[in-house]
Amino acid sequence: MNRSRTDDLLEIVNQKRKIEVTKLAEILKVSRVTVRKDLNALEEKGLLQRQHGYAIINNPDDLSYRLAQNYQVKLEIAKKAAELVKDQSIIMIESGSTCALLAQQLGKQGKKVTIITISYFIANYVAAYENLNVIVLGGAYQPSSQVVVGPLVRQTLQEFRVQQLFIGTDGFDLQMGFFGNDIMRTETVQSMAEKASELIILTDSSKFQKMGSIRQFTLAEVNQIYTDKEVPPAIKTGLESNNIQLHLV
Amino acid sequence: MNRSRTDDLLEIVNQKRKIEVTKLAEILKVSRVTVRKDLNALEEKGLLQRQHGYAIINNPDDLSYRLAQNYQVKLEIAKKAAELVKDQSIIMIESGSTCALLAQQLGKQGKKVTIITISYFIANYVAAYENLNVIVLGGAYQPSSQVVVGPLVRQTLQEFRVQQLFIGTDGFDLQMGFFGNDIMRTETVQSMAEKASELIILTDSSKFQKMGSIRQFTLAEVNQIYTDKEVPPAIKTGLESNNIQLHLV
DNA sequence: CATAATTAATTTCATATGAAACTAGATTTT
DNA sequence: AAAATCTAGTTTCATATGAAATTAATTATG
Repeated sequence: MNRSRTDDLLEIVNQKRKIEVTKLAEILKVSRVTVRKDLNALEEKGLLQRQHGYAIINNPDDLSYRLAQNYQVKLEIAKKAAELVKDQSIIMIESGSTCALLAQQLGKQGKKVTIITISYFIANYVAAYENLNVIVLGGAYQPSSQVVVGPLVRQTLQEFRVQQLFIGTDGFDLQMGFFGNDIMRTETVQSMAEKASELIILTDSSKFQKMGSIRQFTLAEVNQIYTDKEVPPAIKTGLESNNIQLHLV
Repeated sequence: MNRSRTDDLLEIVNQKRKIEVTKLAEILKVSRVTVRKDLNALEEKGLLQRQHGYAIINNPDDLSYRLAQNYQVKLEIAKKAAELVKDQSIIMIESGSTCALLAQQLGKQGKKVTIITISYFIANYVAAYENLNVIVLGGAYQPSSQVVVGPLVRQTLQEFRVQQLFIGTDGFDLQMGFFGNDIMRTETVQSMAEKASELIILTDSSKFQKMGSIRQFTLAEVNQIYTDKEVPPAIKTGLESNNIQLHLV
């Protein structure tokens, strides 16, 4: 977790949206060649894009963009949550960026897992891992989020019943619980939850400070939460008093 | 139609797999700046990739690669076939590269069409067109072809019934009919055909000279074919004597 | 028909790029 | 502890790149 130069790099690029390689080299006090190498590695991971002379962030309504925000924290959360998934199991994963990293971790760890998801981003993200088997549910395609939603998803879900469902969230309120920002997607995740015994939320702690527009789940519906240590203490106790198992990385 | 420099460019790159921009400029007898502009346009269309100093073809087991083969012919076929699709209709499209171009044409023409498909490639390919509504069926995800296949697809299909199904093909034999090269995909397309009144094949004529390994459809099952003028006359009469409507571009 | 306005390609130029050789520090081997 | 290997970063260099200005060719317009 010790902050690497690459982390700084990503943060600067995210903040500036577009910045010259030369300027980055000045700020970080390394040669341009080194910056270029770092940038190429980050581009490889899909965390930013290159242009002749520049580094630019991904399109903000792209999933890769969200992936680049708090990347290290999300990665740690995903690693921790991956421990929960047994070899040879079948799990459901929703569409969040941390969920994508969870899937990737499972792939890297070589566990044989079947992932049922609504996200084509995730399906592609882990395409390289032979040990993962991905089933994508059917439905209306939302290109911006690369997710399928709507009544057809519910119908496709009929056939399934799993132990664990991993989801992300967009906002939180101690009284009302967790929130989403897209009606279709929120509704779809709720349908998924009906088919899973255990609901596990993966989210960086920033979401606990945000509101959302559509209620996703009440606290009573959530079983476990994986997040980072920055959760406000009041929220922490609130969650725990609702019998939610809290894992902090 | 009249052969443009861009067509030559694409053909050379496809043939050489990887070639220097400088060399391309020499061959085509234009400046390097011009070649670069052309290459950038082709990259934009997904027909090739750029590297510092080079143009390289797409990964051959990628759908974008197939798209780049006989691109102009496929485009003409797609344009012609698009005339068949009525505004406000619901159609099924399989996963071939010409099918992707058909979807794109419908998008460009501004027709309000709902496309039911098994191809995530197509779903993304036409993401920009607001007039198109894409429903992707659910199933096991094949990352190489970016398609869903298997029993779940069949189950998802239960809900649908459409007039037209557009498909591509991998091979042909006058006695046996059309062939595919992937069992899962071929089987899945057959399931789709059960839900459509009319089966329309879009393919460049080269496929008529190829064999395939799994029978896809008999001639009796096919209603219309859109292809180019290079179909061998014997095959042409053979098709027509089977009551198949043949459209040549 | 002439002139203006687009469009297509070229030349020029300052800067970015990847490759390779090099250097200093850290880590492993003996 | 000395030598060998590995790693991260730098310097150097020949070439590629995008931007802008220029020229040539085509199409529109009065």
